[in-house]
Amino acid sequence: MNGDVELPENVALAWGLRDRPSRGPKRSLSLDQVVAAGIQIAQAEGLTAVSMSRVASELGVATMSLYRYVPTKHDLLDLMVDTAFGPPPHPRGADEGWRPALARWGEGNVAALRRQPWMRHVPISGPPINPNQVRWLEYGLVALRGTGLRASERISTIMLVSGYARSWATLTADIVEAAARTGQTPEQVGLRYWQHLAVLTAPGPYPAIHELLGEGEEYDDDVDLEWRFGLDRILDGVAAMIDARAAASSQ
Amino acid sequence: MNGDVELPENVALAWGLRDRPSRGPKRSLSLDQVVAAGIQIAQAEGLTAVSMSRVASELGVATMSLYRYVPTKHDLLDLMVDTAFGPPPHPRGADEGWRPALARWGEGNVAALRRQPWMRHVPISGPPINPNQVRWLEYGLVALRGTGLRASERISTIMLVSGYARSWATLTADIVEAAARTGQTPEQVGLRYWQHLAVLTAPGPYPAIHELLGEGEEYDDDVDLEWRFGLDRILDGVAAMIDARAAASSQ
DNA sequence: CCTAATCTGCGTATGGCATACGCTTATCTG
DNA sequence: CAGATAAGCGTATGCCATACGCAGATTAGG
Repeated sequence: MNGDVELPENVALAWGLRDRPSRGPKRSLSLDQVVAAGIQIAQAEGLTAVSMSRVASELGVATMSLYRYVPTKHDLLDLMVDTAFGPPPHPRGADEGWRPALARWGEGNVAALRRQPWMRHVPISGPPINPNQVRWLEYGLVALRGTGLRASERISTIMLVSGYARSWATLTADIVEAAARTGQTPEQVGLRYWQHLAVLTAPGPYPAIHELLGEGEEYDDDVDLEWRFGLDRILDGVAAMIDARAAASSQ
Repeated sequence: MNGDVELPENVALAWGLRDRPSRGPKRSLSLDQVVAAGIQIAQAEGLTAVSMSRVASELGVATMSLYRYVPTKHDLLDLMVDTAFGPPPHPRGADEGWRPALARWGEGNVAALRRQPWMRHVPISGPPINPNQVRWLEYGLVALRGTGLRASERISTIMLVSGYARSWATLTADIVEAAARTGQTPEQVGLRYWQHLAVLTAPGPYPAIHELLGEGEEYDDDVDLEWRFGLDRILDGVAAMIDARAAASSQ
């Protein structure tokens, strides 16, 4: 019943569905070791330090040996992301509403990206198909159970939250990294940005930006408050739809 | 008054603020020509085809000559994105509400990314600072004028919409590209995904995913409807806050 | 008008990178 | 024990960004 759909090589690999051959020498490594070595390098020295030869030397094998474990470097990166993301936070509790559950799910996304910032540089290769990604999907859907949202709407809502988490984590991590590079604090980097914007827009017709800069409120920003702001807007919007549906169907 | 803030080299470059030296030979190219050549290659053959030597040969110059125009390849990519994104759609009209204006602004983001899909592969290098990026920022802020939102809230709202536009455009473009690569239609690629998901989750505890697959509603999806769904949730959430503020202050 | 300063284009070289190919050797099946 | 198969990996190919420095063009200042 399952057999009539062929899984792509990289997917089968991620799910551990490759049947081991019985002939030939034993492998001296496991796929997990290769993936772990990649993650360790990425975490310690950044994604740019992850090359096939670097991973191989970390494991004490020759570069080309890795290709017995992984079809391409990109597949390795996908596996690294799936492993480093890890499993989602615990699922919606029995008496937990959809909203706190989905909020926790979103926070979990941000937390994972903050723990392993290199992941934001691995380009998304498609819809979630690897084991942990699917677990995240499952828990996200669990959070939206019983809300009256249709299938495609539940998917869209999850995409909305995870996309926001990713873009927000990316922006803040970029600032932290720029600060580290230039020996400044992240606050200084933020301040610089507004100063540059002020200089550049001074001669031109940018009334709304000048208004913004004039309010002088943008420096004392707590980043977590900003994250919550966007998340709460999304959740408010979803809540409005769920409530409207519930009202319409009970009437 | 402006002079006490030094602009980084790449920013000055993007804004055309480099004072031309008077000594030395005339340049045979302009920065715009270099950027245009890069865009043309990216559009025709994808971002991976854009190398310094490829751009140079397109222009009939030697590779190293480009470095007289651009400090690094990454700066070139940033300039390419800023130029290819182009200016934002026309700003909020005098009698236009914030909501349609912000919706148009979001649609404009998606439209730009769909016109030049290679842009999604250029990693975001920081907050928007290049000329067109700043124009987009300005118009986004104009859309939110008079809503009662604070400065940091206006920024967060704009980030929310542009982040969503980017992640949505990325996902759909990935599917279109995967389809082109395998000679399938995008619909077939989507169908395959759900089939793979069904096979992989069949043995495991994925009740919410099975529920989703069981609804059988996910195949006939109109992508633009899905985009609108997420956008409307965001806008509803923002509207809720704006209305609550207005009610509180008029009371 | 000349000389010194300065800039342009670019040839060359360095030190990477992913990965195709094919060989040797270890291991298992029948 | 023979044949099949797979593992590890040496070698080679064809990319890549970019550091460095030189030759020739152009101009400013005397």
